[in-house]
Amino acid sequence: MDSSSPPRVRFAPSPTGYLHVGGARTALFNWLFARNQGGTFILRIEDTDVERNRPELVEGILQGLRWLGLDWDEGPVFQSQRLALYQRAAEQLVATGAAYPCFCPPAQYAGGDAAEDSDAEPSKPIRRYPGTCRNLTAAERAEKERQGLPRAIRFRTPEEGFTEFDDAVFGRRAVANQEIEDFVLLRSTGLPTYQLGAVVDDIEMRITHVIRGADHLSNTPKQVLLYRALGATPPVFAHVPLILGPDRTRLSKRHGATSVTAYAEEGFLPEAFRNFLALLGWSPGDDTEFIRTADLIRRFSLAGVSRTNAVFDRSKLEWFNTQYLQRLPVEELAPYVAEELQRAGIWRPEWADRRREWFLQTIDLIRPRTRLLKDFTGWARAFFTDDFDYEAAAIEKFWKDERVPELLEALAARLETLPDWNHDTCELALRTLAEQRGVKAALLINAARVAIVGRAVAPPLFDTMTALGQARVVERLRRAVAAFPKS
RNA sequence: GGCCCCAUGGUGCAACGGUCAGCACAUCACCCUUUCAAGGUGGAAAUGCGGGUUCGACUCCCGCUGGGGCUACCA
Repeated sequence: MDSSSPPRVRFAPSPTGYLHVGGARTALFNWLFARNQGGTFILRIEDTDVERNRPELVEGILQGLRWLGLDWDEGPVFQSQRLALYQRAAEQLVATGAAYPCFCPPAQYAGGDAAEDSDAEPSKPIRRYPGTCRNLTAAERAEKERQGLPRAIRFRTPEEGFTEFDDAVFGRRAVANQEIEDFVLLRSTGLPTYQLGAVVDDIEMRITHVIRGADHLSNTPKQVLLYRALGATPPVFAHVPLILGPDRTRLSKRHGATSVTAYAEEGFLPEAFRNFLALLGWSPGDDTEFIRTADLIRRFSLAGVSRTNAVFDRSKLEWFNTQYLQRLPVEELAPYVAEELQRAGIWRPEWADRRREWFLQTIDLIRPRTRLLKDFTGWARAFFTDDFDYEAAAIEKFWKDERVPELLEALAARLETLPDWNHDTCELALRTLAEQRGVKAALLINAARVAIVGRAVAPPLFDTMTALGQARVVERLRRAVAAFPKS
């Protein structure tokens, strides 16, 4: 490869589902590499399997990428719209003898590896194309065509020798050509298989580095063969280890959420998700964990990619999210919170201008106790709307004492008359009351917290009171007294 | 079944022939405290097994075991 020209990389998902975390990580690595090298990041949709593709899923994949902040420079290019390209390549290969028409029916296989493996019988099916049509004479071929048999195109794999290539992650690879069957390039429907489509496009798009999941490692020799047959130089390959579920099997739906959209909806921050994903299968070389995106781009290198499959650890992801929730400048966090409030239908426009200061301060007050954006409309809901509930466990825990209603009533009365409303005046009023009544301040504090925000878990009480304002606090204390479960 | 890849605490990574094998998540204890977090301190916890090579192996080689991938007219 010409290392002097900027690299061109691509992410090429097939629309058979949403953008899952494995695909997202592959996309991220490609993006980081491109941004690090000043290269081009291209998006290509590999929609050549009519059976399995769902065109409507493309938009979901694009949304996932957008949410992650992985912007592409070219595309999306749809393979389904450039079929002539692959057909032309296939015919060219037939013309040069590197490929040949095959009239055999598609291989029939008995329902997956599991079924075959559990069948511990001596049944040893040779699951490889026997080469039936490889050496058809012109006459035989003409006869098959006259019969109108479906015609696929297969690659004529050399019988001898080895196919070699270098992988930026796994090193030099060499595979005996005998291990490679005459694989199909063009289906009888005229649509290309993955092997053909990917190679033709990577050549046409001048892709310099193919960064993809290690599940493609075994098929790479086929593609190297194709590059050569098409007179092209193979790109640099970099296979990245797979992401596994907690049981160390391939990550799938039964492991819970696997689509990035699900994490978006759960209240994860894109940058936290990115940081977490980057560290699955890649390391900056030292013990740094918290790496903001600009540094991720600066530090990313294929040399740091690991060869070991990684287990997706949700609790670590949550830790990253907590870190970002705590550490992001509040101005950066505010838009996400605003969006979350909008989704919950409790957003008020004044928080964007006239009351922006209050909004930012309130976010700062709440965020030390948040792990997900959802917390802002979850336990912290009462900071933004009067429409909130009292958590049963909180009532159980802090309204147990029978003196509570009377104390809260008295507190409301005192607070109502405060000429100044701030942290200290609130605290003094409450502590004075507690002392006069001979109860511990904590009793009153905890009971009041439940009354005011409906939760046992919330920010420090006097800051909360300050944020909510005098009228609201007094009103809520009285409302709580009315709601107090009488025995 | 065949071919291939991988192997450091439960998890993610560091150590790339010489450190008491380091960091982080999770976990346990304690501190802080107005609930709960965050934060702080400390603890438990790993080189899968067996052979080599070497003065010396986490590190290099071989075997085994385990896990993963590929083996489709799926990608």
